[in-house]
Amino acid sequence: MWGFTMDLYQLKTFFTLGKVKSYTGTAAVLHVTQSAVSHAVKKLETSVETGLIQKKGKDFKLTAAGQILFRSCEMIFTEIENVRDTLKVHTQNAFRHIYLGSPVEFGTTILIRHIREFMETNPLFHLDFLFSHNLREPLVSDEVDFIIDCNDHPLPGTEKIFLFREQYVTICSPDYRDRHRIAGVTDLQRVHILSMDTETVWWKNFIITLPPEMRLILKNVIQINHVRGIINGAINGLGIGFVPKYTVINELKTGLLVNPFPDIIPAADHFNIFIKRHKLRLEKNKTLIGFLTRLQPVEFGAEIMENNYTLT
Amino acid sequence: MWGFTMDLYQLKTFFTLGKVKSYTGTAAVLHVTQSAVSHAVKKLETSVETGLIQKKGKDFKLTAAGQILFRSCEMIFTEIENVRDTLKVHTQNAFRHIYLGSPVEFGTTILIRHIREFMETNPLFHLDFLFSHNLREPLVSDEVDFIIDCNDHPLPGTEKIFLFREQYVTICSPDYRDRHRIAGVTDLQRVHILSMDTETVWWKNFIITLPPEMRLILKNVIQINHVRGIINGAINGLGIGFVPKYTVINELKTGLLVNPFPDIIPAADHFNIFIKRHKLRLEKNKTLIGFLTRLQPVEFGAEIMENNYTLT
DNA sequence: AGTAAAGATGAAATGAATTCATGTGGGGTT
DNA sequence: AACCCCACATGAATTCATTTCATCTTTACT
Repeated sequence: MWGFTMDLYQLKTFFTLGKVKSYTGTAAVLHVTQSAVSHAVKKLETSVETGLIQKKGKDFKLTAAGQILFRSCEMIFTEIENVRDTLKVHTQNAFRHIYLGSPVEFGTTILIRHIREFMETNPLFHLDFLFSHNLREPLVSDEVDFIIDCNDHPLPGTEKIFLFREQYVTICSPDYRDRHRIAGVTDLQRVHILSMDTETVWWKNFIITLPPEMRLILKNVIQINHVRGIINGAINGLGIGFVPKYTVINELKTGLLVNPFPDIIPAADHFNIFIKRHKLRLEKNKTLIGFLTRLQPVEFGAEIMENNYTLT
Repeated sequence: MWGFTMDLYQLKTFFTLGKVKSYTGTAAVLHVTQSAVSHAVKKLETSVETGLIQKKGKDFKLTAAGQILFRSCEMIFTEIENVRDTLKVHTQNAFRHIYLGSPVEFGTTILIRHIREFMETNPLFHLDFLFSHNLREPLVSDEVDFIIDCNDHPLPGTEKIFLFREQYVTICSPDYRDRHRIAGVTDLQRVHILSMDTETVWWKNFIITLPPEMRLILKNVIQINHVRGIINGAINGLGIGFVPKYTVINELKTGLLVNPFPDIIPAADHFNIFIKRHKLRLEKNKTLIGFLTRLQPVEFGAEIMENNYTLT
């Protein structure tokens, strides 16, 4: 009788199965038995008259048909989420709930500062924040609605929306610079380097701007897994750090920190929004992303990005 | 347990109810009892915690919330139709079925002539045609997938895609012109006019090109409800007709018909596609519309559109 | 006012999805 | 290689939801 449509519960189980890639796992997610999942998927396969799942031994795959259906599920369920959301807002002034991911330092300072305007003009939005250094996983697992990040995430079906450029800067205390007589980049080899990692991938935007023969290997690396830790480390004369400029604007202004290599301008990173394409259709996301793209934080403004502070 | 989703059967009943605007009617369409429809809608209203339907006495309306949900239903069921279609094509080389509406004369000559190329390059498409003078009703009732028409259809949620310009021309047999000594448009008042309607709305594109003082009222109108009838009427010396130029290209070339007012170029009409916006997402429609917009039929080509035939 | 048509409602019946209990098979371990 | 463990498949029974049936209420039209 209902042959011209599909069973949404079957679709939902198939959809989560496609994400979880495990029958028992989806059963747990949907609060049903593993048997129910198995039955539902089988029925769905019968109704569309084609196999959707390919399992040889350990690994779980969707067939070509399965992937087509999966993508449609994304559309369908985001649309459903959108209606429920819209109806809730429309009928009972409910909150639109957004879960937003961003890097720790950016989120805890810049984002949290500027998001206030959005929350005041959009009182019906409820924002939650996930500040983390690992943002890809929350993005792919749909834990968050979208993320802001300066790392790239070239994932299929994921949109990248440019927000602003981020300038890096080398920092140390003026006392440290004078005491170690730091004049050129070669001096980096005989001082302490503060970095998020021991391999100094963190310093790459600095290193790639040097001519090839000067791409010295940094030694004496002190690993500090938090930008604020690096900044305070530098202030306290632990060594030379490399941090986003917006994080130390005040310290550079007050002279608490100096840039020991003012004539070297490191490559800029880009802050982008990363969002699964189908989630762009959600009204709430459109609204917030619209606000974010229009945002021009003074911390990333022209006068700060163009020249370096060279206080002594 | 399934609280975060919706029941598709309930949605389907609500959706068709929104179209049919009658419980008993919907019941008939879905082959269930009226009671089932009533129960289903009520359950849906409970689950979204808001009224969807407003009925005072005779007339049936959707509430604001109902309209929101209705629009989402269009999206959702279009997407479902699209997947089923795509899966069918993908797994069993099934036909993509399109039902296309167009005006009788255009469809039976131009369209049917040029669509052949499409059907040969897209063997997996199955096209059905509805040639009719009343195309709006089949469009709004979803009887057809989309229509091609030179009449305007300013319906909400309906997209208009330009195809090509259509030139009109006045026609009569050379004998008729000579016998009645037709020299200028004022002569129209003393001869027989062939028109689709008695009010000569059909002639409007001719009349509006005349200067105001010359907008004579046409008398002696012979009503013929088919373009081919008008053409053959003109050929047989019944009077002067006003028809799309593409319908009489051959007759004008062979001299069977002449244009009695070669210096008057009537306003052109526009052939457009009219399609409900959500249906633009269907792959099959995208494909066919892509073909149609790329089409440049010789019948509407530059050399035919620019100058009139003035054969004697 | 009376009647017909359309929708609402509650209890029973029908039917489909979930569960329970159990079977099968691949992978890793010793 | 034999074993066990984990993940999935399967069939019958149960449970739950939706449909139906019978009936009542409402509205419009004569």
